[in-house]
Amino acid sequence: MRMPRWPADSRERLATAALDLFTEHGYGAVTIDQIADRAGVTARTFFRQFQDKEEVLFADDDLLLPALLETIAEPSGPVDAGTLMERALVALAERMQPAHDLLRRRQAIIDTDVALSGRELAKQARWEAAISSALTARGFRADDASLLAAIGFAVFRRQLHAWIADASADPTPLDERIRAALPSLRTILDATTAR
Amino acid sequence: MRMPRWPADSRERLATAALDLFTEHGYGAVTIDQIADRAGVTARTFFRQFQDKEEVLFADDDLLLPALLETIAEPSGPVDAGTLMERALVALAERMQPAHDLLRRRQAIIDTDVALSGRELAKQARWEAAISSALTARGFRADDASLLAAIGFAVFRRQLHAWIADASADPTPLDERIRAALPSLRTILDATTAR
DNA sequence: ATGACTGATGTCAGATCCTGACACAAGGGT
DNA sequence: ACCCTTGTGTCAGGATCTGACATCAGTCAT
Repeated sequence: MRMPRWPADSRERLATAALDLFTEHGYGAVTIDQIADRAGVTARTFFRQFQDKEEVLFADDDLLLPALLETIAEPSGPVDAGTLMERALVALAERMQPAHDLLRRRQAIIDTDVALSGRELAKQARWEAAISSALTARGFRADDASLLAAIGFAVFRRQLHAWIADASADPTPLDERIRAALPSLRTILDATTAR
Repeated sequence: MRMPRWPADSRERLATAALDLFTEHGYGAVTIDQIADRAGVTARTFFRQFQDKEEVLFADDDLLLPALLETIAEPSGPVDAGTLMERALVALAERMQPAHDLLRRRQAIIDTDVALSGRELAKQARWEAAISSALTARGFRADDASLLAAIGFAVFRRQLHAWIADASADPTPLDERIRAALPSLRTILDATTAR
């Protein structure tokens, strides 16, 4: 075990400082130097922690993809598309659940900037691709798998945004929303795969 | 009628120069100055024509959204969701049809850069939103409309990518592909709206 | 015709983003 | 003690993008 002498949490301090400053002044009006100053480091350290200015808002998302892949790869008996999809989407939901406030603040910033919105969509596209290949691995035709994943993820995205936008004190949990939305998805899946 | 003394096509020359240079050296390796030089103008003119470096690849897409909105807004008798969706998606397809080669070259560049992929998704999200609000205007519940648009657009995106990737001399036209893919979409729509 | 106006461009300064190279300091392992 | 790793700072510099101002050729009203 290493015990670095630095506060060692510069990454978190940078992320916090960035979110605060973006919220207060707007994404475009905040410079890297300002973020670094508030975190007590230099701009160079910021760029060592985050690929670029945008990435500081999406860094947490990268933890979700490996988790998603693990969940999907978990050995289990043969499952149908609906079950696998539910497992994957609920896994995502549960990981996001604790961060509701943070996600709300983040989304408010993302919605103000086209490039940020694009970045968000690109990240989600990777999750979608992961689910798609998981379906393929389970024996679905690649064509069907990518279509099913696209539709399933469209449903997920809708519930996610609704959940994030819900400012009430005790919003319906995301995983619950996902599970509630799945029956209609399952209807779609059946209709599609039956052909 | 005004007849500006300049070639007056600096915008097109910039777009052509950019696409050529990106193809030849890669998006990241090309500077704005190089693009401007080849087009016979300065970098400042580039930024007056295009919001930023990325936008030069997506400028044509902006012509599609107004066209899409017009098509959707065209007065006509009452139509069901499937018909309206088909009309919108086929309208998009027909507009893209003549630019197959150009779109292919462009896509090859977009696929090399995450930010560009994000930008593409953001543009498509705007089209999707347009279709969604068109459905809402036709009397669908906002919730259903956005879901239907999401699913319909997922189908469109798949056909679009397949068509773009098709390098054969005489690829199946995009609008034909869309029409062929719609029956399964219609099945989905029926299953969803019937509830 | 002439002078004002418009529009596309050029020039220049400058802020900001981002990277590469090198130095330094502190802790761990040998 | 010595080296190695790690996280950071410093510095130089290229690239992106913007604001302010100048220029110059047509156009239009008088």
